Amino acid sequence: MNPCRFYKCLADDIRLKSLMLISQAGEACVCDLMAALELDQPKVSRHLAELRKCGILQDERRGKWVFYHIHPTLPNWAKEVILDTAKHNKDYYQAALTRLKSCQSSTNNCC
Amino acid sequence: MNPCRFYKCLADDIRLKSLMLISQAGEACVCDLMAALELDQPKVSRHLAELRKCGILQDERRGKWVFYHIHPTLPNWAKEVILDTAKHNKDYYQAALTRLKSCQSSTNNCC
DNA sequence: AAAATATATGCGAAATTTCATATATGTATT
DNA sequence: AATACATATATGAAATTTCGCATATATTTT
Repeated sequence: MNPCRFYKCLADDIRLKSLMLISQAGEACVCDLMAALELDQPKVSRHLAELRKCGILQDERRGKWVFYHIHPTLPNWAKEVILDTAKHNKDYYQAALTRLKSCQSSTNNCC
Repeated sequence: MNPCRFYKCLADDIRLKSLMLISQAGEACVCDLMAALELDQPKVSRHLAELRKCGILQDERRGKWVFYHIHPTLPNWAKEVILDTAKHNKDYYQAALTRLKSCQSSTNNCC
């Protein structure tokens, strides 16, 4: 994982926020992220694809849905950067995380 | 320090390598970085200015030279991200660091 | 198999970033 | 005060990234 390419991937509000949410929730599907970030589908999907192509995220289809999680073979230093950033910048994604958890609760399905 | 702005600053080869070098050497002046990175003066200066305006680096003039170091008030999480990246990606900047140290040694002044 | 749902991608336009070059500023030396 | 040296910045061009919209693909439901 080239560090410059890694940081280019983090250097976008939608991608960074998606990463923060996924790192906190463990995983998330596209439609839940759409609701959490209040963005349209192609936008979220294309940014997730970039994180996937870079090796930061791994996707996993379950029925109609595609779930994204941190790629298991991502180098530890990179995983720690993501977790540390999330730990110390809760304000940055707090509101979105609340919406995400509401979607992920079985009582309030978003898609 | 907004995390997205922080990562936008790291998301460039020249800026990231400069940061790695400065984090390892403690400080560096513009002309030493020019030699270490093998780049022209305006290029290095402009990228350092961006890191300074973002609050990542602090500059300190000493005579004709301007030295850059990690900004003392940079949040700890950001400092740790920089140090962790440097610690686990030596290959990325090793050659440049060797050139930098050669410049900084009193026997081989570069500017 | 047709319709509905969830996700991915192609493509040209718009926005942003980076660059090369020239020039300006600040300091030391003579 | 004139010159040399180190650094900074202005500016328009080139390169890269992001976007909006339309459409394609994959899966489930009817």
